[in-house]
Amino acid sequence: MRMAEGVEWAAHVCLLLHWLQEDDPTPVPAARLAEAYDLPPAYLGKQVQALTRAGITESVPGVRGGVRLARAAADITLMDLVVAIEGPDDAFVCTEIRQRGMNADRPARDFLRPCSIAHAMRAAEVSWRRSLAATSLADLSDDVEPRVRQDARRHFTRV
Amino acid sequence: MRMAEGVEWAAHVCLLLHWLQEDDPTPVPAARLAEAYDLPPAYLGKQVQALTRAGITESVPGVRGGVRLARAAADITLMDLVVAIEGPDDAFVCTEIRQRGMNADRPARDFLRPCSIAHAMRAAEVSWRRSLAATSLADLSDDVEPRVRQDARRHFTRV
DNA sequence: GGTTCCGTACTCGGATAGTTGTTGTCCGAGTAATGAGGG
DNA sequence: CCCTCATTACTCGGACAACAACTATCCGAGTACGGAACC
Repeated sequence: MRMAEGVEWAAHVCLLLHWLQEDDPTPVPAARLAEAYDLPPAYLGKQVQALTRAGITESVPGVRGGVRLARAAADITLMDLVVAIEGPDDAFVCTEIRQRGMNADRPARDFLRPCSIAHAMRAAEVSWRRSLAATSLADLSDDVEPRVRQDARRHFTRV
Repeated sequence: MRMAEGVEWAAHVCLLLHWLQEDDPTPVPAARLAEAYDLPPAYLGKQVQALTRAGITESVPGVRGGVRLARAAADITLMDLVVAIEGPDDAFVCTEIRQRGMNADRPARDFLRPCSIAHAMRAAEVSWRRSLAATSLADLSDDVEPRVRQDARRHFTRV
């Protein structure tokens, strides 16, 4: 059970977009973002497409086009990013094996209540999701050294 | 990011072993466990091997051999099962892309503090792990209808 | 009758293919800037 | 000098391979039981 690497990329890229937009709302090409963190340009573009489909970013076509955050950094949570890249499905999926094999002939009446294992797994995932939903891009940005943010802006305005 | 199906199998199988051992400590062959829930016998055997390596179950070779829980059900948590099957690694792995690309020439001094994204992801996973570690097999067993438990025992003593 | 030994059947264990999902790449559709030409 | 328009370069977007991990299976090593032979 390993999370897709695109989640990490999306998070860093969205943070970077947030920094760049604090004083310049012009969109940034995905290829430029990839170059900033030495990532495969085409593949990062695919991830950015997923972010756009999820409404986290909005893409501007054309010669001076690119991508930018669709809403304020305080309104974008890590949960949003994970759902955009990984999809909304839970990690643990209950296949109801308790109703198979020796219990195949048992009436469905005995399985009205959800599987206790699935219930516990779901509770744990809800805890995980709550933690992610409580962390916004703005929160993350506050924990990054100001020098790094400033130099990132400088890097993009310079070129 | 989908969890391996073996986790579900391991949980159900361990619960079943717990029920069977409440009045009979003789080991149960893995093939019998697979038949109980209509699972692929060979593949379930592989998962049981992982449980044994993790010290959750102990296997008895020989003609009347099989597998049984290595310790009390109250001392086996869902976290133990997940670690045994999926491995101990976190789902999110930080590859430190913040130090690459435009920040490649930055002194390591600026990256002493952990990446804020990785930090938030880790906090969420810790929350998930705590929830799993707080749930033991005994807790799960209490939420299963007594009829199901009793019939499971009956199914195995009858054959 | 008790004991020893051997054969056997059954168990786990690791090594071996098949399939799905993630990673990585490429080329085409669409759009806005840009320059030239005309009014 | 200003407006119109065609060209052009650049962007995103979805379709196309390569790789890894999970899923599934098989056969071999090891062990305890069971019976037969022997004392």
